[in-house]
Amino acid sequence: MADFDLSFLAKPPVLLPIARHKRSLQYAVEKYPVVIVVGHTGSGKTTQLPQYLHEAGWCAEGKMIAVTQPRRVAATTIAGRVAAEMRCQLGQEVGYSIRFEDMTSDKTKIKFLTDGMLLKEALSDPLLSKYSVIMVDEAHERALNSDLLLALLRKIQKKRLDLKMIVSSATIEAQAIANFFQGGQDDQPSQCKIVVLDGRSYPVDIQYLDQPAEDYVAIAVETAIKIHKDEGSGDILVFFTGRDEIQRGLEVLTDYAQKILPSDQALQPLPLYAGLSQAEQMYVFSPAAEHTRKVILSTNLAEASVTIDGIVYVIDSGYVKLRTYDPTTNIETLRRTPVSKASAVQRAGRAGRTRAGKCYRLYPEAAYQDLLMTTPPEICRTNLAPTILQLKALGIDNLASTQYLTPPPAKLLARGLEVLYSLDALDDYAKLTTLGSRMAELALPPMLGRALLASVTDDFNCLPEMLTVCAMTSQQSQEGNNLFFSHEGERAWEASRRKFATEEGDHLTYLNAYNAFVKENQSQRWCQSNHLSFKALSRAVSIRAQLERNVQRLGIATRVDPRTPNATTDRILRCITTGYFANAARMNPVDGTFRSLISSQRSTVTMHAHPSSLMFNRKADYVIFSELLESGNKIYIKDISKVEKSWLTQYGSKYYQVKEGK
DNA sequence: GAGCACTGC
Repeated sequence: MADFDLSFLAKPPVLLPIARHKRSLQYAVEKYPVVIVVGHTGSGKTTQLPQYLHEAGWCAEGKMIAVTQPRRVAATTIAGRVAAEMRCQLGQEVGYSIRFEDMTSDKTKIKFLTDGMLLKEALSDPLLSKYSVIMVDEAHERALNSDLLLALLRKIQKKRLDLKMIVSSATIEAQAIANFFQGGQDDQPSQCKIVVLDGRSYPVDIQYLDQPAEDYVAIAVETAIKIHKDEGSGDILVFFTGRDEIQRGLEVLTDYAQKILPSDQALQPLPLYAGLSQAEQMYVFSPAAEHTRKVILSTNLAEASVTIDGIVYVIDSGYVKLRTYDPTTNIETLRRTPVSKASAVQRAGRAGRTRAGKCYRLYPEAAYQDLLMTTPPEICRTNLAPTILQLKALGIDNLASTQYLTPPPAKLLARGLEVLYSLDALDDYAKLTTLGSRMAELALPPMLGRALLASVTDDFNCLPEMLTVCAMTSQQSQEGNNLFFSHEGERAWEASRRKFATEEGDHLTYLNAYNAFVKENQSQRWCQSNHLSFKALSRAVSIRAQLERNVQRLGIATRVDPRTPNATTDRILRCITTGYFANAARMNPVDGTFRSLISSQRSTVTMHAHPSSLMFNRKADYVIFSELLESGNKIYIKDISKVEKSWLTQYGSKYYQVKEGK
């Protein structure tokens, strides 16, 4: 007993509600190919069920149990908990596997991993033959990768009758998932069993506004103050849509908190969003000082990704920022959108985890009735080019006939196919080309993958440089989106950015910054004094190493010509253009805005250089860019480099014929 | 003059 500190466990496993269902769950998995488990957070399904299956003998004969999660943190922390409960060292019988980190061994029986990771494993082991049971957790969130995994597993199960599947879902999606696996074969013996676990949550009293809120940030702040004055103890969680709203609310509440008399209970406002550093996020989880109430202002992060103890009051703005891809214009938008009923319920539930709570919805009850039942699944609002490539590489060729939980809109599929065709990843019959199958191995967006593969050819011969450009372009910093940033104001970072800036634009500037970082032995202090994100650069180092391994495995890497060890900027830019020719624009010299070169967009869309780009206040003629996004009624392009017009038609001949040659 | 949340042997 003394060997392991189990004090952090909320409850001894035998007392969890799921313990009563142990036998019936073991029986259901024995009898049915698919078991759908419905249970709230705190039911213990994710930690206990794999152990029940282990006990029931599902790890015999060298087979493993896989448990997938949509997020990496969940995979690692849950694995740690289960290892502690089973009293083994993490990485032995219980392990996890996420990108850049494999904590498994040949002893591993229960493996936690991300959905994306299991999809990648299927590339080399198409029937996932290592596993006897695969549990897909949090399927109701309808994340892209879990939807794809369900579609793949449904196919695999037809060939592997011994494979057992467990899908964990909230009530709202359970029946849809059951129908999906039943596949309309109602006359067949039942394939699917739904097991409902009683949750351990407390009632939440829900209150609405009489009128729609004009400024919900102001009302949320008022409500929080009112709770603090009138209601009993317990922390407050406020749902806003982004950093701006959070900072605005924080200011007012901080002002108020400073005026509270020392004799009264103190109030501690805290922000929570992904853009904050790890250290800044930790404040939210540490208990408040004595005689102090925490009020946490959060984005959607606190809805599913993160659980905070001690919340008794929830204030819900009723909105979320949702990313949506428009296949006609090729633009990604980030738009403030009303939440779904499922989200509103989930948010309210955050108040009832430790005792009965209250939820204040900052909209009228009639508005709640008008909300969509669920948020549209990601597969219906995302750029499908990477997905199609991935599925084709997995041998799922006829995408129209493949059954999805929700089929993606035809326009999204058509657009994705068109992009892949223009990149030579697909042939005239929409079959994967050799190039395409190599692109699928790379863990890069198709356009970047195409450019990276071009770098090994004699024409460009710039693999080392392109590995860096691709790693830098594909990495997304957790501290916000910028490689360059500073707390000392814009002038400070603008000055240091100039040190690395190149005439040609963002991509080669990234290359310079990366090379300098490596030359300085990846020093964190050096990053600080140069206003560079250490996190972003470190992540790029990991990605670059992985990309290099992937390219080596493909066996196509060329030797660097010793006479010209460093590629010319001309060659690198041309190489980038082989992937990004479709994302081309021309600057209007009068006002510095950009117009798309695609005929369908040319007359309608005015684009602006994103303020994070070097091209924000520089002159150019023709450019290519990595990202096109709409935000606040303006269309921005990001990661911009200058190119020659002739390169576009040279490397994108197929594309410009298709689009313009009618 | 700006960044919802995630993710890849």
